[in-house]
Amino acid sequence: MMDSVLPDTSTNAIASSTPTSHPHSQPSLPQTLLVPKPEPFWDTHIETSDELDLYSEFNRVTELFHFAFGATNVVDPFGATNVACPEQTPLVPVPQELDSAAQPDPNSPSEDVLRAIVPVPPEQQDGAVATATVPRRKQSRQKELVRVMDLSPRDEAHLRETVRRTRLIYDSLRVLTSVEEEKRVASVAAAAVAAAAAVTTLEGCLPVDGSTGKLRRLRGDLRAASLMRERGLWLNRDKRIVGAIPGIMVGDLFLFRMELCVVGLHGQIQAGIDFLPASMSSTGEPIATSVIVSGGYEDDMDDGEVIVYTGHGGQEKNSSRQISHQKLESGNLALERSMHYGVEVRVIRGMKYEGSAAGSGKVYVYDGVYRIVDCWFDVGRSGFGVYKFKLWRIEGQAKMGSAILKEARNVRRSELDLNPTSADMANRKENVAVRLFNDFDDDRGPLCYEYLVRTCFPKFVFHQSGKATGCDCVDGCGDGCFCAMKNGGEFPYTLQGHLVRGKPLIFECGPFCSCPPHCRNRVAQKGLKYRLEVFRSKQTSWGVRSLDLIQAGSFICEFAGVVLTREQAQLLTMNDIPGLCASIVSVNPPLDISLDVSTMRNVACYMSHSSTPNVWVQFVLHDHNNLMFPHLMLFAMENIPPMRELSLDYGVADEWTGKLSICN
DNA sequence: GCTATCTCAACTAC
DNA sequence: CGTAGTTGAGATAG
Repeated sequence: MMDSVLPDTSTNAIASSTPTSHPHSQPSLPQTLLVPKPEPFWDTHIETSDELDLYSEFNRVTELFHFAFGATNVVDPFGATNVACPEQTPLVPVPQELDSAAQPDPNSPSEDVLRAIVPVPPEQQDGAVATATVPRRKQSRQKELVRVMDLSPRDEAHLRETVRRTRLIYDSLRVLTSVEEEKRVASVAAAAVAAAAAVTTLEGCLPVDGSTGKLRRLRGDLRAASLMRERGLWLNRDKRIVGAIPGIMVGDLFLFRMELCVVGLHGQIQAGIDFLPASMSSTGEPIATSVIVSGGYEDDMDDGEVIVYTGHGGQEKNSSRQISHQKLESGNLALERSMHYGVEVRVIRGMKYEGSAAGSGKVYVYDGVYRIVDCWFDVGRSGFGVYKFKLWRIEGQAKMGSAILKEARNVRRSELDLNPTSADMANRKENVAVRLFNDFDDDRGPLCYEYLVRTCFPKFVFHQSGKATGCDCVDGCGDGCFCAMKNGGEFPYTLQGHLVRGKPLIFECGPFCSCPPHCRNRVAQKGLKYRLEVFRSKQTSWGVRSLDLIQAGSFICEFAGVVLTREQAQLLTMNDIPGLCASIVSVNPPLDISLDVSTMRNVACYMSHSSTPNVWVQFVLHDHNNLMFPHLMLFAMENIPPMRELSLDYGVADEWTGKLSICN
């Protein structure tokens, strides 16, 4: 289980949040136990109010994307496409001799390529207005085999955004489902206790474990996928793409197998070989498109660039034991035919990795395309015959994601032996060392600043709000507690400490609360937990990356500086001290403050700018109650693989809420 | 079209 | 902490 950021779409965030979230204006709510809902959450085809809530969340993400990624070329998840047109056809049927009739229509190349990525509902194709709330029928995979080539940079960027958005929606729905399930299970359990004497039977309407009688939670990964499938939000459904999937980069990281299906990287939910079945192929032969290498077969060999992949079949049900000979059929035959026609396959590696969200501890990494160079029948360790395929990685691709993951793991382990203070920018002030890494030149600049762990506010900030308010919880905070109410009746974080969705302002528990430090409503205040590294990058001078895998929704660090009042900031700006102005991050009205990072700073100000950032700015209060002076907390917008550069979009932050911008 | 079968998931309980 | 059992959903095949 874990989470994602569903940023709020309110443009005047602080102002709009004030009436409902300020402690003093909060209507008094009964502090009694929540009344459990009698109706099941997901077990009906009729949309319950909970489901509707979920859909509105989902809509909210869409709006965010319209907002954040430019209004012009955004596709509405409900089907209202408005897409860019590439100049030339990037779609080529493959292999030519297999399907020569499938030449793309030269008159509509753009629709063709984009429809391969973004499903277009039939009603829209007819020119009718798409009905936003009616789920479409599930769309099956199609048979046309294509390769996407020569995308213009503009299309590539657009399709990358489509993938990013799809993944954000997936992760959001996944987390919302698990949060809802968590609540439902808790409330039903409470109801069961309350109704123990009354012997109210709940059988038949709730998933209950047959053997133990305990409540089962629905799986968020599956639920998110099926919600999206019902609405035609899976990508690459109406073309079988051979080779790279547009918008997916080598090294992209997935935390659930189901997510691979949603983006179209691999269409099989469990099977390792994905292929166009013989019955759908123009030549009557199956063609493989992707494989997952998870080490599930005892005869696999994996050296990274070269893989010996075992075909499927012959295993005992629900076990990995070979109990019979494999046959050259379905996926096995597809790999053999792909070799024959020289069709490359995508390779996704599944590996156990620290920081995985799944109970299995696995992550999935896209490692690029491979060519099948050999195929033979062999006797495996079990004594039964297996098919083996030798795969070579095609040259000229970005470094393998799985290799980067392993390297990062090695660096982390070797770090333990090193003196942690040697190049710790933070001078042991953070929970973990912040490394400085520069193999480009001798610049050690970041070491020259005084390290500021958290933002310094003027003293009056702590006094102005008058009587401090907090919760009275003796143990961890629970539903309905005062601090939950301040956050609109729910906690902003999951039990695992991930942001559920972006909000205008988050109220964490603070010194005026009686709850203990392990309370679920204390996350960002606990500071850094990932091993960040400030490194020299040729393109952007300095950058920040992490040695650890960062899950979407995780807190990364504060954007720390010294807060100046508007008067102070203006004074400094008017005096025009060279170099100073560029290092002031101003938070304009309604916040009306500026952050000075010219003399004291933390790791955050080395993050580079991107219009497609992977880090999100979230306002958080924890050590005082002054709404005008929130902490700027940075959370991961997506799953960030180790060693990938972190980036922020200061411009978007400026638009969506706090008017965060750099003056220069 | 329907159903049965297959599957390098994911979770929970032991 | 491993593993065995359970549930699960999509695609394929008949």
